[in-house]
Amino acid sequence: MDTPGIEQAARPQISRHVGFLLAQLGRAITRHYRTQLAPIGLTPRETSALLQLRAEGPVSQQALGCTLDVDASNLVALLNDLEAENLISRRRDPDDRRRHLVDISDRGTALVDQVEEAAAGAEDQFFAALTAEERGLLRDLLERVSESAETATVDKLPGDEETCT
Amino acid sequence: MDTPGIEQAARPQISRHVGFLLAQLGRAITRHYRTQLAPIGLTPRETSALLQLRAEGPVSQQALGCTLDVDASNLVALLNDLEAENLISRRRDPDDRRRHLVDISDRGTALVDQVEEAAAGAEDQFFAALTAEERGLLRDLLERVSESAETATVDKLPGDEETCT
DNA sequence: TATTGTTATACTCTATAACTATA
DNA sequence: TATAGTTATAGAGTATAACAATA
Repeated sequence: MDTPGIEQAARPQISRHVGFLLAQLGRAITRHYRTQLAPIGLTPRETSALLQLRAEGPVSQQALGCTLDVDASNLVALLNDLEAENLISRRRDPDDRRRHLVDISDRGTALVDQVEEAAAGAEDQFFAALTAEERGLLRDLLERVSESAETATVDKLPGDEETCT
Repeated sequence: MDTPGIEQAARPQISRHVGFLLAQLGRAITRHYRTQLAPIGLTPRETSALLQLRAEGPVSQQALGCTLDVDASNLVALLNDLEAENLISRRRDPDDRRRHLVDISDRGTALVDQVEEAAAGAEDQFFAALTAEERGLLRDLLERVSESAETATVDKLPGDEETCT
C-alpha cells in the first residue's frame, strides 16, 4: 500500500543508497531553480541568501555562511555581487568592528516577493508528485537530518552543537 | 511526539522552502561522502557510477549519464579516470558501433564491496537522526519526486517519459 | 538527418591557505 | 593569541556548442 505496483520493478537507480538519491535530487533542484530564477537575474545561491536575510534581520557574514552552509571565503564574492546590485548592504558592527552586519536593502526587499513567488513556483513543479501533507513530512525529515548531520558529519565534539547561533 | 521540544524554536533556516533545504542537504551529503570516500581514492561521482554499473550490467554512456544525471560530455572525463585505474571497461557495441558499452571490471568489482561499506557507513552517520523506517519513508518520497521531476522540470512533452531506458 | 561519444570552453561551486584589522 | 572578513588559487561540477564516426 506504499506505492501502487505500477512499473515499480522497472526502476533502475541505486535505490539502496538514499544518500546518493539525496545528492542527485539536490543537484536536480538546484538546476531547476537556476533556470526558473534566471529571468529575475538571480542564482539559487543569491536567492536563498536574500530569503534568509529577509527572514533573519541583519546578521554577520559568519552566521549567514553557517546558515546557508557556504564557506566564509566563498560568501564574500556572493555578497559582493548582491551588494553591487544594491540588493543587500554591509556595515560594520559597532559592538565588534571586525564584523560586517549584512542586511537586505530596500531594493532587495522590493524584489524578494517576486523572488519568493518564482521559488515557490519552481518547488511546486519539482515536488508535484507529493501532496502538501507529504511535502510537509519530507520537510520534517530533512530538517531533522539537517540538524543532526551538522554535528555528526564534521569532526565536532558532542556538545559543540552550535546551530549557527 | 514528533521531535522533543528541545531548542526547536532556535532554528533559523528558510523552513518554508523545502527545495532549498533539499539542495543544501544534497551538497552537505556530497561533501560528507567526499571525505569518507577519500581514503578509498574515489569521488562521490565515481562511487555512484561504480555502484550503478555493478547493479545494471553493461550500459551505454548515454544511459549511464541519464541514470546518474550527468551530462554526456561530462561523463567522458569521469569514465576516462575510472578506466585509467582499470575499474571499468569500455567496448564498442557490435549492434550499434556508435555506442560504447561501459561495464565494471574485475578490479572494480573487487573494490566495490569496500566502497559500498564506506558509502553505507557515511549514510548511517548522515541519517543518524532517522530510524530505519523513516529512512525508508524518506527514500520513497525522494524516489517519487525523482520519477516525476525528471519529466516535470525539463521541457518535455508528457508522454516522453523515458526513465533513462 | 539524427545519434553517440568526444573535445573545448566557460561558468559556478568548493576548499584551503595566507593576509588584515580588529579583539 | 584568536576571530571576521578578505584574497588568491586550485579543484570539482555543470552547461553549451561543435565535431567525427556511425546509423
